Amino acid sequence: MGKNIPVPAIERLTKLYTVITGLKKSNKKRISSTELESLTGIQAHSIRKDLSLLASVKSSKDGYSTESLEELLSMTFGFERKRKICIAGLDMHGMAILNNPDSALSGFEIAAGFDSSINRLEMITTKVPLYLFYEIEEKVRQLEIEFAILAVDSESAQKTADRLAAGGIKGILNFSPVILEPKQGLLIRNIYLLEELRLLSALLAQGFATGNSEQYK
Amino acid sequence: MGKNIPVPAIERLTKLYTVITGLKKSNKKRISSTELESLTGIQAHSIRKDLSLLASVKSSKDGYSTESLEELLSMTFGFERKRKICIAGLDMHGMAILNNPDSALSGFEIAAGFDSSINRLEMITTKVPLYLFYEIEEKVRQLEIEFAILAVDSESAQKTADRLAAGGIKGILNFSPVILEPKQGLLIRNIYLLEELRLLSALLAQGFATGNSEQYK
DNA sequence: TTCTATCTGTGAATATTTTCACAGATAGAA
DNA sequence: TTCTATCTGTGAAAATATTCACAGATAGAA
Repeated sequence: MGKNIPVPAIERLTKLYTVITGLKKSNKKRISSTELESLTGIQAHSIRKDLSLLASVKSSKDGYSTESLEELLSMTFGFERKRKICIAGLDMHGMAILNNPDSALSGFEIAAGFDSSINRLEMITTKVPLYLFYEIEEKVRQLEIEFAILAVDSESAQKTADRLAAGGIKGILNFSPVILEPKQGLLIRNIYLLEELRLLSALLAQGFATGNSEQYK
Repeated sequence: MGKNIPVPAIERLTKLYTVITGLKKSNKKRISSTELESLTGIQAHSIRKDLSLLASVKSSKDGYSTESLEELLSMTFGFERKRKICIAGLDMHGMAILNNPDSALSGFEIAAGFDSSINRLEMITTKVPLYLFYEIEEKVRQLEIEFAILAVDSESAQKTADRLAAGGIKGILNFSPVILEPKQGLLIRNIYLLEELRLLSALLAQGFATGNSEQYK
């Protein structure tokens, strides 16, 4: 309890949080590490070990309380605080994200959308305030936006990321078909469709055919 | 050389492959491990170590030949063989992927699209053959589709994944807002927007603010 | 040809992560 | 209250992965 948590454990615990919020909605009150294993593919003893890194987990003969687990994870990782995000690039992909119901992004608030084309911005109907790319730095700073979802073409990806960074953004989820250059003080996750497909190919070629997503992720 | 390659190394090498194909297009002939580090965030000695796991890397005083690296990785991971994929769920997100130019998915061929609504299918103009969900199992088997991109709502995600699996699919990239249950013999990557955002939050809360994407990915 | 500067390639050392296995805790039954 | 069955919690052991550090290889200069 209270130790510092290794990154792989953070990833697993975040996944657990997601699964547990789902369970809570379907009114499941308690759950054991074994049940969680079958839902997530994370092995039961890993789950117990990971949870032991957190402060004061409560459990009993029939496992953990979904409610208190959710709360504990939420506290540990700051999920209870709503964070502002923005979407940079409003083509089909960006729009699909912008059009998500609020509930799909619970815990986050889309505080701005950006695109390079004023024509496109004028065509969009949304409650989210929209701006042009050149305003990124100013607006990110002004609105205190913490994370960005980047969904632009390969040509503008790095430049747009630089603008976001200049505005003081803390993290970028990059869906553009480019691997962004790393930058000190900026969390980057490249989610690159073609590369994800290649990774599947590579794993297959190397003989990983398990169903356990944690064994290769 | 010839050893078996650990999963984290496969991930890094796949990323390298992506970066190197980009370099080759911009006509860069040779590249050093240090340059690759600054492009990918993967440390130079890790790159060298990873490459040493592959058969016969050729290098010299000015680094590696982009061409031969690309070829080597391509051979090792089977990127030279074109694989068939399908898209299940053709709402905005699925359509954004369907509308990608072929070049954006080089090495893969979209061999089918699926949706639950016949009306929606009739509205779509594309060269890709489209079918209803109930045909998934049959078509996946018949067309020998290897991977699926799943982009449906949370209600149908698990059921649709089961259909894909029944057809003998080998891997699923799941963009639906649900964590799919693991299954023996099936590679699953859950790419869940909300969870990716949460992971950024969690990493931030735990004090990871490096720019090096590999240090937390 | 020899010297030099600059890379790579890789065993060995370290560090990290996962797995194990069992003591301890809990709740229900008798 | 005591017994029992069933979980969790966690040090210690084992397995993996990363980092280091330097020998070896290469190519250009003199």
